[in-house]
Amino acid sequence: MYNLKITDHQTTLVDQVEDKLLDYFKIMNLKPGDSIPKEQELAEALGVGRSVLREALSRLRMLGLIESRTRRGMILTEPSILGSLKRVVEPRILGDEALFDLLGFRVALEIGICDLIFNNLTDENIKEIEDIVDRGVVFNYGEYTPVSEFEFHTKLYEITGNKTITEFQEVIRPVSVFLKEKFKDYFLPTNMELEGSGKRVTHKDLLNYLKKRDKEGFRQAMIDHFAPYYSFLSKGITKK
Amino acid sequence: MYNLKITDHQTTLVDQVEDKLLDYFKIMNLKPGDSIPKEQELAEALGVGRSVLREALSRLRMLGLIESRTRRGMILTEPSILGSLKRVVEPRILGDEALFDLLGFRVALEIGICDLIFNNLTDENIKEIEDIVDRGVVFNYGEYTPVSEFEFHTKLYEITGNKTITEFQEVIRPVSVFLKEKFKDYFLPTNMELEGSGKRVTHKDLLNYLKKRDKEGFRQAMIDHFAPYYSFLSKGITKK
DNA sequence: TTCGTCATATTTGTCAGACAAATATGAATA
DNA sequence: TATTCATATTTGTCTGACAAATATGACGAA
Repeated sequence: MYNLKITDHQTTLVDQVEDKLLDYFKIMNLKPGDSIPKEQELAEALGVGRSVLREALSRLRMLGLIESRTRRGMILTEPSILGSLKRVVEPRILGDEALFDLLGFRVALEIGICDLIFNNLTDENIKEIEDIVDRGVVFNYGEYTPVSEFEFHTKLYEITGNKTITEFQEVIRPVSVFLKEKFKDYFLPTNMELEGSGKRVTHKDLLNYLKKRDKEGFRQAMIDHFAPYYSFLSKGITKK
Repeated sequence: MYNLKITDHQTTLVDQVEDKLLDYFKIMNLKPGDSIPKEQELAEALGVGRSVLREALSRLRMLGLIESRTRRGMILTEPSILGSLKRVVEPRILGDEALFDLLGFRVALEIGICDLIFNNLTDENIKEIEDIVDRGVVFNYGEYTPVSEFEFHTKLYEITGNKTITEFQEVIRPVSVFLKEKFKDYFLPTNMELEGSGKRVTHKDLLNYLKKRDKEGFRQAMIDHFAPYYSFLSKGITKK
């Protein structure tokens, strides 16, 4: 008895309606601010019940693609790009592989923003970073407090002037925190292996390159700063 | 007459239920594969109608956080991290600022993966890239066909072995294509300003650095390769 | 006329009930 | 024991109803 279902990935009516709505927006070339037909019309046009339509609309509403107000109908809105990411980037639900990937993603991105940073860097930025570094209490072995750590890197992201990059930092922060906690043995400074130049790079070191406006020096320092993460990631993956 | 509504950002019942469900998953420390109560129980426990609960569940289903099958109940699943991004990264709906941010994001990430690439680079990888470069028809002024362009950069992402990074490339591809089309005047090679080393870096040049296993040379070449984009981004932003 | 006030109609948000489809469960049977 | 089958249960979908909010138009006053 062959049980080859066509509906392998059970495409439900709501899924189809969701797709059709997105297609409709594209075909009609709708822009944020444009209004879309009311629920009843959409449901009739798509030949589905209002509940199914509303489930699909609810999804788009969550993504920030549409907004609706009583009696005023629904309009398209420009979605927050990373808004939906916040919901799924939940370390306790994601598996190790996905978490490692996210950590690698973050490290790569942060190394990659060196050029953007130096394109926008102002004296005021440097002053702000100096304050953060000064305020940061340094623990033994050059370990920073989580708050200081976060402030420092957030400021780097902010200097890029790229909102999406800055938001991204907030989204993956839980991942970094979670992994550092879960594998804290590895991240004990005494246990960490140093690669690259072999020298431990601190926030203060990075700040000095910014002050000197030494882009390539800063870039290499960032790479060294993240060397322990690369080491951790290659270990973590091989361990698996 | 003061009209200060508390419900400024109209938090609907569905929104609240969505939050409560996510909290519930976290508090109960549920993992992918774990089953969750049936709809009726959840609705009663939360004190809402079944339709409201279903709208919230529908959202989580879209994110890939849960799956449900008739009579078998619902289970938590590990979501695709970037799945939801695909829906909102729609160039025709996003504004220019968001699109510029995404392009900058992409460029930064791609420059940042140099280390990951060299950590994983194999002889076979080099052979594959060589094939792609050879197949790529080169237009006038060193312009590649979109397909060749895409294949080359996709392969770089793949070499990192990081699924999330690779998926990301697919997600923002429409953005790059859209911006290049919309501002094609700018991207005409004759009009492009060359920064960095001032020399146009081709895929073939990049390939040579890979062959020589020259990481820093490759990195600098990537930066030069993307120099036109940085130039475009700073212009686009100031133009605004 | 022009402005403010108010009743009405309309649209989204929520609830309740019903049925269909799929399938886990347990009873009946070989 | 293994198979078959009826039943119950759970999700998917439809329909109708009402509440809340507010756009709209009618009405009256200046």
